[in-house]
Amino acid sequence: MKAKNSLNPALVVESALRIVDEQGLEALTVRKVADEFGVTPMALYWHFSNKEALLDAVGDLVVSTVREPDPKLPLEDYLREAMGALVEAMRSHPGATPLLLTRMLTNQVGRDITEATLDKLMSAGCDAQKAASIAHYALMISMSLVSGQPGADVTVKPAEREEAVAAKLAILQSLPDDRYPRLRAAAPSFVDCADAAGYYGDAIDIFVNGVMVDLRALARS
Amino acid sequence: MKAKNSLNPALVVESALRIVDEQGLEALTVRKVADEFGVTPMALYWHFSNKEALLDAVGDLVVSTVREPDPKLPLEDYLREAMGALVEAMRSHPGATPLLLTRMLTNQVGRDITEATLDKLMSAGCDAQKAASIAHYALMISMSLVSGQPGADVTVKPAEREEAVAAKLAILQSLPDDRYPRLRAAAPSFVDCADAAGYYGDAIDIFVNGVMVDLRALARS
DNA sequence: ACCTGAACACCGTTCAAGT
DNA sequence: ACCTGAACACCGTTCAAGT
Repeated sequence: MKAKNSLNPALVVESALRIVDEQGLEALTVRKVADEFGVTPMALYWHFSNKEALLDAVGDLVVSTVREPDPKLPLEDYLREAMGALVEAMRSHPGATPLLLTRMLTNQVGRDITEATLDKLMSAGCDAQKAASIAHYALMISMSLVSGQPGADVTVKPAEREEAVAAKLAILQSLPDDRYPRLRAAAPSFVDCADAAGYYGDAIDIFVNGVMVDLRALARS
Repeated sequence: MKAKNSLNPALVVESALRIVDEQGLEALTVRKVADEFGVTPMALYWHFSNKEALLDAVGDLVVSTVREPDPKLPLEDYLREAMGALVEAMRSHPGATPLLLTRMLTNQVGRDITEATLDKLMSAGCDAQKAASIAHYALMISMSLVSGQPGADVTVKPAEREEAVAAKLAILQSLPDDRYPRLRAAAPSFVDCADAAGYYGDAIDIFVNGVMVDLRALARS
């Protein structure tokens, strides 16, 4: 009935990523992917040892779209570029963001970017531990910016976002103005991200500036 | 057979948090909590409308342990104290960390800390949007530091951590030394956190210093 | 008011069997 | 080599029923 070799692993991964994009990471199910190919859930287990392996492959697919910054850039610029490139790739697939954590140390592209980042930091005087910390901070911050972008909650399905945003705003606006005046004023910004470019740019600036302050202090001692 | 009123909601939440601490967030199951009280899963639905409500309550329990910094502290110190207090509370319950995101805007304690933080920032010249961004960054960074602390992966059950760490390290150490010298040197730090206090302190320093640079630039314009 | 019992629509995964 | 079918041990949740 069913043709053999109908299941191209690369297509399966693409399909899984599409589901993550459209319905969120939690909605990704082995059975759903199988349905997309008109196949039994167990068919996937021939190509992927388990669901985790499939998720890793989805993560690899996203990491492979990360633009690699020029390794010849000076540290400060390289850091900015690397974080920007990560954010850009993840914003195209916000639901897949958590999958990138492990990939930066196991995937080809991820490892190359990590190695270059470490090299810049250690050339600037960091020891291995400090360099690892800073590289790790940069990744975690990039990830959490995307995962936590106001109005783009990863745990909420794309379809239900507008209502969720409106509901949150209504709750905050109903707070007593004498006790929470600042929170009420800032409520729209907490609930939805009016200026996404600014949201990411400011955070990267703050982090990179902080790192540079840290490194200058290191150089003085 | 079973005594009535045997289910104290506060005790249920504590029990749920204990399960999260011992087995991780993903292992928390309505059925498991019910078993702890020798009760049918459905018994919990009388006290919590669904699992999400139970999780929110667990989040509230953790937020309630966050030490509230002195609101009279100057901005820079307040930021440090607030992030430190958040990190401290979350480190006691790493598995529950993701639950804090929503709680900082809905819970009493969370709202008070958020309001104080916003007030400091806006008094220092930020508009509402910038203040919201920075407060949000501070929370996201604190959360991601704990969630992503090397060697304390939240997605790995506490019991299986040692092996997981050793396995990761072995993989990184097997990389070609000519291509990934920095990564190999930094591998132990990526895989396990030798100096937790330094890991958190450095990140908070970097962020707070970055914020101060940003605010000084703002004041000049 | 508070809890049980049975059932439903899901999961990921095993294992043996088909082609 | 590649996929199916049936089954297992789980999920969260509904709904009616008990006390």
